[in-house]
Parts: sequence; C-alpha cells; structure tokens
Amino acid sequence: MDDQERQPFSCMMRKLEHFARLSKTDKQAIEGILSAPQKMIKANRDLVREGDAVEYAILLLDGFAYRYKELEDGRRQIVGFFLPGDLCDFNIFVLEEMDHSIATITAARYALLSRCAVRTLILDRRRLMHALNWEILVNAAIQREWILSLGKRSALERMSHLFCELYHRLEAIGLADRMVCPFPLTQLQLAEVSGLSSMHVSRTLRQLRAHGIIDLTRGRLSIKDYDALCEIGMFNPHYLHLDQVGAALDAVD
Amino acid sequence: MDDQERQPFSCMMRKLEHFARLSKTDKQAIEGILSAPQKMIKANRDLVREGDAVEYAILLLDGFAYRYKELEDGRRQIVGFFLPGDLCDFNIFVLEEMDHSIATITAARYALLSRCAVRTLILDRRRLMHALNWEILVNAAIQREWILSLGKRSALERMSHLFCELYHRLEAIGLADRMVCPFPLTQLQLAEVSGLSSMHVSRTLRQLRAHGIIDLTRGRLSIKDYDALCEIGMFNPHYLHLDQVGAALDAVD
DNA sequence: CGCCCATTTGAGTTTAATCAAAAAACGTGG
DNA sequence: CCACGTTTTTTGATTAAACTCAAATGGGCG
Repeated sequence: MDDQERQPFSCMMRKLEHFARLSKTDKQAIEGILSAPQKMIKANRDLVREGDAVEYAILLLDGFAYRYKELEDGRRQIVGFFLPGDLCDFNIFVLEEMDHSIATITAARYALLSRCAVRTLILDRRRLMHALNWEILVNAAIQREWILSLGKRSALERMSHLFCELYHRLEAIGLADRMVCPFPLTQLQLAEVSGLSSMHVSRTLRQLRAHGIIDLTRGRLSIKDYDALCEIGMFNPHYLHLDQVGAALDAVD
Repeated sequence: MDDQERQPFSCMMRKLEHFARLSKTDKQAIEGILSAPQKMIKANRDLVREGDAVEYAILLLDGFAYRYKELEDGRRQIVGFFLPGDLCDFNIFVLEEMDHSIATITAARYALLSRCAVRTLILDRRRLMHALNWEILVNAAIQREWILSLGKRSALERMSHLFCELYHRLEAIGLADRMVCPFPLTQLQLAEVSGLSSMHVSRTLRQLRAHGIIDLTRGRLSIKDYDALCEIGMFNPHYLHLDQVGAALDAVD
C-alpha cells in the first residue's frame, strides 16, 4: 500500500504481462487511463452496492476489496477478491444493474473508467483485449476453485488453499516476496470467504500456526512452510495461469 | 431430449434471444455451425478431461452435462452445468489446457467448433458477440450464486435454490413448462453439486417431498409449490438476466 | 430373472456452529 | 503517551447439521 503509490499502474501491467507481452503503445494506452478521475475511499466502505446502475468499470489502483452477496436474513458471503490492478468485470457493456456488491477491506484508490475508455482500450489494442480476456478466464477458474473448496475441502484445507491462492496473486503483481505478503483481512472476513464461523477460523489459524506453517499477524501473512501449506490445501497454481509471462506473443506494435 | 432433436439449434437461439434480438442473418450464422462435425456421446462419459489441449469449443446440442473438478484423493465437485444450447466457454482463444473436466449426464449430441468457426461467428456478427458476452456474464453470476449457496445456505435451502435455478434455465431454452422439467441427475450427482453426501441429499429430498413442494421421479422434476421453493431457497431469478428478451436491440442487419 | 446401480433408512460420529465471555489489539482523543 | 472504548481474536462448553458406515429396499435393463 506504499510502494505502488508511486507507480500507480504497475500492478495492472505486471499482472497483464503474465498474460501477454505488452508493447510500449499498450502501456501508454493503460497509462492513458490516468486521465480518468481518480478517487479515494476508506476501509470498510461499499464501493458499489447490489442494484446500482452499472455505468463505470472500476480499476482498483491500490488497496484490497471484495465482492459479496447477501441473503435476505443478513448472512453474507464474499464471492471474490479484488487486488491492486484488478479491473472489475467490465460488464458495463451488457448488464445494467449490479447483482452483487463490492466493498473495501483497506483504504483504497481507484479509477472509474467510462464505457468509452474501456472500449478504446480493448478495441484499439488487440493485445490488451487478449490479456483482459485471459484475466476473465482466470477469474472464472478461481471461482471454480472456490466452489471446489466450499464443496469438498475441510476448514483447514480450505484456508490453506486460500492463503496459497492469494499469495500467488499478490506475487504476480509484485506485492509479495519471500513468502511474505500483505494480508489485511480480519478473521470475520476470512470467515465470510471460507464459509466458516469466525470462531472456527480462529481455531483453524491456531492449528496452522501451531504446526509452524504460517504466521499471520498485523495484516501480514508469512508462509513458513510453503510445501506443507500447498499439500494441506491441495493447491496447484496451474489454474491461475500466471506462469506464461506472455512469452508466446511478441510486443511489436 | 426428444423434441429439440428436430430443431437442433433452437435451444441456443432461444437462449440467446433472451440477451439480444437476433436477425435472420444472425440465425443463419448460427445454423451455419451445422456444417461443423456433429458427434454423439453416451451418458456418464467424459467429454473433455482436465489437462486436455483446448482445440475446439463444444456446443451442446442436446443432453445434459456438467463441469467438475477433483481433488487428489478423489473427492469431486460439480462446478457448473451445461444445458442444451450452451457453448462451453470459448477459452479456445487464450488457454491451452483445460483446468477442469466435462462429463455427460445423459446421452448427448454436440458439435465441435474450431477457433475459426467461433471467430467468424463473433467477429462478423456483432449482435451475436454481444449475446455471447452476456452469457459469459450470466455464467459468472451463476457461479457467484453457487459460492453463496455453498458458503451460506443450509442443505434444504441449497437444494431448493438449485431446483429454482435449473428450472429457470431450462424454461429459457424451452425445455420446461408448467413447473415441470427434465431432471436427469442422480442423487449422487446432486450431492456432487451441492457439497452434501448422497445420503443427506436423499433425506433433504424427502423433506421437500413431504412438504408437497416438489416431486422428483424418473428424471422429471415437478415443482408443486413454486413460491415455497423460492422462499426456502431465497431464490431471486434476477441474476440469471433472462427477463430481457433482448428487447432493447432491434434485429435489422 | 437376476444383477447392478440408485435410493432409502438407521445408528453413531464428526465437524463446525452457536452461545457466552474473556483477553488482546487498535485507534482516538485528551 | 496513556486511558478509553471499540473491534478483533481467542477460548471453552454445548449443540446441531451433516457425515460415515452399514444394510435394506427398490428400479431398470440386459
């Protein structure tokens, strides 16, 4: 939350470069979004609420956020994360109304992209469209993996898998290094992701800590035993498709 | 599984027309896919296996299928359904390898679409691309709803919600009418969708039956008390976005 | 008809939820 | 920098939902 302030788009570019090698012009196109109005928002605020009209795509510049859905009786479930550099699904072209809400975890900075801005970005720059399509597919893969977790993994497995996923995603945008990454979720939020009660999250974390596998304090996750964590969570990073480094495509305009 | 055999593409068209009104040329473009090789497959067979190279998009012409993922120890979870008219996510353009498998529930007929065929379909026909984009978003919304179900709904709520979802999706392709629809899933498959054991599925079905809410026999689901089913499942069809009938767009080429 | 698969049922167990309360950490204003 | 209130985390005891194991029943198909 401090480093990338200076290079506001580095997260997005770093991520997209896992999917396609970007040319100078591509990068300039992304930087061009800088002209869009940038906004700040505090932690624990709704960015978008279910039922809102969809007029802009949100590009998260820094901070953590999440999508969530609620049942009538107030039970709520986090259905996805939103990390720096993530472009909230650009359903702006098709859907009129949000069917879920987005809230911040930390204070955040974001840009609102008009339909026009997104259109320019993807129509003019084929490679960018390719990279963004890739991202959509990866997001779908992440959702499938969450369904698998919720359906079949135990509490311990589920949380281990989640730590692995988020570590990899953060590493891909340069926010994780040497098995340490920011991790600003409260245990209540961890409970809302994992479908567990917050008390059970606490107990489960204790187990992972007791076995010397992770250390999670003051908003930082430190993975002490990555192999064990992967094994418990049955984590295989392949579905994130972050290992391509866009090597197949060259970056000449 | 009998009616639509005669009009092989009606399901896909019916579905897409919920998203955009299609012109004659659009429909011809879809019918043009008929030239692609059509294949038959028996019930309970893998159509695509995790790790397979992605060379074709699959268009299911009739029959039911599902996507699933497995853990190393064999636990498996259904992560999505695939109904007549569904075009399996055309990741053909970006991903090289399947990260999940697809299997049939019933005997099925399908077409394999080459990259080229899909490209023609969506590049030439803007409205079709629009409709297909819409479908991708609806699929993402369905996945979010599943995550909510698995995370927060009880066994009874979860199954009720699933019945509502599938009824609506089947109705949208003309396979459901008067609260009756085909429902060829075994209880074991229902268990693999809902994250429950098959025994618990059986008990939960008994409850729904006992309250006179549904009747599920010999592959047919009959919803006796739709309002009660919706209320139990906290189902709101809005997220399926099937209520537009593409009215906003006219269908002139 | 008989075999195999799917479904049902029961009993006992396990996992995770709930309820309740204490302890720790955090943020803010004095 | 400390005291205060708030939020978050931890812990224990109890309960409930769903699982497992086991066995019986039922249906469909060759």
